[in-house]
Formats: sequence, structure tokens, C-alpha cells
Amino acid sequence: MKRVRKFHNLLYERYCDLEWWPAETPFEVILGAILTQNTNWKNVESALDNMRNLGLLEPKALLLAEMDVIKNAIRPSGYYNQKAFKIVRFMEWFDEIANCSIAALDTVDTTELRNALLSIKGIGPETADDILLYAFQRPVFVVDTYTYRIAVRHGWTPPDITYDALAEMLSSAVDNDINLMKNFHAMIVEVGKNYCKKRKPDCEYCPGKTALPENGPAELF
DNA sequence: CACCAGGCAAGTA
DNA sequence: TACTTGCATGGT
Repeated sequence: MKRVRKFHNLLYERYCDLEWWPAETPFEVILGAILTQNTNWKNVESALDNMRNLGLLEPKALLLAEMDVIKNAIRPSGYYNQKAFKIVRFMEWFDEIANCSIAALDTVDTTELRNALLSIKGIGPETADDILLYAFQRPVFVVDTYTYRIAVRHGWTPPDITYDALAEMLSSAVDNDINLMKNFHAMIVEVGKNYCKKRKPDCEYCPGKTALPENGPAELF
């Protein structure tokens, strides 16, 4: 889709290279990906700070931690009962398949790795793709709530599109390059924060703000 | 007070 | 299959 390519180019003019994801280590990326499910990133940072202070950003230490300790640490990120189990289930898989070594997964095919992640209860397509892209360095396209909202609001797709179909539609419009995939998603999150969840009746474009004020909404809609 | 935030799984009909 | 609901804290 030419519109998608143009959208990407406009975003790049505005944001250039954002160098995402905000984390110290690839392992921290994984935990952040789980903790940020339907959650504001500030709350996730607070949870990660707690984990850091407890030494739980080391995989083997996290494996040994009591469930109640994990729950208490991640409490600020919300859904902490569910997320604690998600983290533990991921850790059991990670320890089993790779002895908690990301490098040990380098030989695994991306599709196979994605399916393995998706088989872990609590890890859905977006979390899996966050992990694949930002922790495992695989060139996959991440569809998040902003991506979906932008695509629908711009009229690129009807709202009932599936995750995989939207990922395919958007990723096929640009080069399949890992750094581009990382930056495209990063830029979408940045601009996506300007799109309100619901259209407001008094707004010409969608919410209360236009997507890229510098370029003007006409470029995008 | 209402609404939202970088989802996901389980329940219902 | 196609909706709906629970999960939960913290900010606006």
C-alpha cells in the first residue's frame, strides 16, 4: 500500500531514528513486554524498578523468587496476579528450552520461535512479536493498539481485520529490515499517543489532535 | 466522578 | 463462530 509507505516516510521525517525499546537488557525487554499488556508504560517502569531493586532482572534469580515476591514487585503495573503467572510460565519455558540464554535461541527458526512463544499461556501475538523483534532481533512487525487504531481510522482496513492480516498488510508496504521494523513500531507508538481512543464529534479528523501537525492531516487522511 | 493505558484468555450463546 | 467480561494499578 502506497499510503502506508507514505505514512512511514512522514513519520520518519518527523521522528528519525528513535532507538527503541526502552530497556537495559534484552531480558528486561521481555519482562516489559509482558508487563505492558494493556498498561501505561510508566506503571511498567515502576514495576521494573522494583524488580531491579530485588535483583529480579537476572533470569536465574527470578526463577528462584517466590510468587508473592514477584506479585508484590510488579503490583504497580496492574493485573499483577495474572502477570506474575505469565512471567513464571515464560521463565519455565525459557529455562527449559535455552537455559535462560537468549543466544541459545539464535539457531531456532523465527516462525517456530513465534509459535513456541504463543503456546505460553499469557503471551499473545503482540507480546510474542515484541519479544521476537526487540529481544530476539527477528524482523517481525508488531501490531499494537495504536497500530490498529491508526490503520482503521485512516481507512486502510475495516475494523474486523485480524492481527496477522494487519501485520501482513502494513509490513508488506515497507522493506523487511529489522531496524526499520523496530523504528516503524516505535514511531507508531509515538504518533499513536495523539490519536484518542474514540472519535469526538467536534473533531474534524478524529479525536482532538491531528496525527502530524507539522505536515498537516491532509497528508495522512 | 469517568476514562484510559504499548493484551490476553475464558465465558456465554 | 462472534461478542462479552475479568483482570488492577495509577494518571488525567
